[in-house]
Amino acid sequence: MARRSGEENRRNVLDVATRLFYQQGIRAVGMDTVVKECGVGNATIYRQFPTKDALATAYVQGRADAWFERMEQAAGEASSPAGKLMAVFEVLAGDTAGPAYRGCPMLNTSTEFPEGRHPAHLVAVGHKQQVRDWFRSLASDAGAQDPGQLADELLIILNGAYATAAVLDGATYGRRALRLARFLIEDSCPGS
Amino acid sequence: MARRSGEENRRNVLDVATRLFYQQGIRAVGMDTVVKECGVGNATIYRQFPTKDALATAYVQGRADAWFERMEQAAGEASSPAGKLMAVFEVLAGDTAGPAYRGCPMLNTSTEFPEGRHPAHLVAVGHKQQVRDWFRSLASDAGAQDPGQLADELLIILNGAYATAAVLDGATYGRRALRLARFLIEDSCPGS
DNA sequence: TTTGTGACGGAACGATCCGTCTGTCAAACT
DNA sequence: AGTTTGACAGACGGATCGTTCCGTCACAAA
Repeated sequence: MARRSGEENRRNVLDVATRLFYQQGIRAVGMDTVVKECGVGNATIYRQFPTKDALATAYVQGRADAWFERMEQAAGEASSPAGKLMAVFEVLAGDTAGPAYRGCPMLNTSTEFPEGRHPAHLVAVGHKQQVRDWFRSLASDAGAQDPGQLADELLIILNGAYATAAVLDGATYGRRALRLARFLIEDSCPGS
Repeated sequence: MARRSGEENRRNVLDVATRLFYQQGIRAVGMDTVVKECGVGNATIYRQFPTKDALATAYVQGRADAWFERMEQAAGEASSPAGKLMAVFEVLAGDTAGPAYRGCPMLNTSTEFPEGRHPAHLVAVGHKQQVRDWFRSLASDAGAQDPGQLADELLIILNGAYATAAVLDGATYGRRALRLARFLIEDSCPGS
């Protein structure tokens, strides 16, 4: 049997867990399933992630990082600050329209682990705070009269689109959120 | 030991389960905990609810019914259709500000049971569809140019407020959502 | 080639899950 | 009063949970 490096194993396990946790929910997936799907022994998994909580936390952290990476890249292609804000909702509309869309991983995790001290919960909460802060910074750059208020409103629309798209038709609510965000940004940012 | 009627038992069990399921999550609460908290034997519970899924489904159904009951009452006290829509978000703002607020039970359930065929999931999805339809009906009465669009937007804000308030500061985002809803309703409804 | 190190797969653990079964006792009816 | 009924509390069962343990084997150093 070919030996894999620790880094390769960690990546493989996290990839498999990410797919399973996102599609079925963290609590619904047992470690046995992760082990079987990885095609390795469970000791290999527990060496990389000492507990299931640690694996779950790494999963959310990975999704949170990926979110910012994709969104900041999309925002980077826009010229104006207002355009950067809108770019976020364009990406969102694309995501929610996909057939495998199952909601926002961070929101899902925070409801699967409501306890405030749980590390995965803290990662999810921290992520949403970062999103809000990023929005406020962009809103400020865009010349919004009240950047904090616009950021809060956009965060509500973002989470609302993620949540609603998971329950009802994803494509519809992604588009609606994009339109709504555009409207709010244009309304509260003089000029562009 | 005093004997209780079946109806009393059912009510008691559902009340206890509602409190536990809402505060800790359905999957996080075992039947043993419900049994202990009810102060009855588990056979008493299983007579009223044949499976945990059935109890969970009854829980969501109860929350969904309670939602419409409270919201329709609040809407009934408003004079105009636009005022009825706003009344919904006033109640929402009050709910999210409470210390025991843990998110929307229907959204939470749909993420705890993502499988589309699960009865509790279906109840949650059905509830959100009903909310949307109700919003559209009120938006139509209020003279909105595009009632379906306004209903979708209000549903996004509703769910967004519920979700965001569960993760960040509840009072803040309840107020923001109320302000945002008011703005949208007034914007898309000529006159009132 | 031999030796030593440590990552490996998989069996096995105790705890807890949901649901069933059993023996008991209160109430209703004759 | 005697009998039947059925709701009750709690013991119990198989299954699955997350986790630990152990014998094995691939690889690097000598």
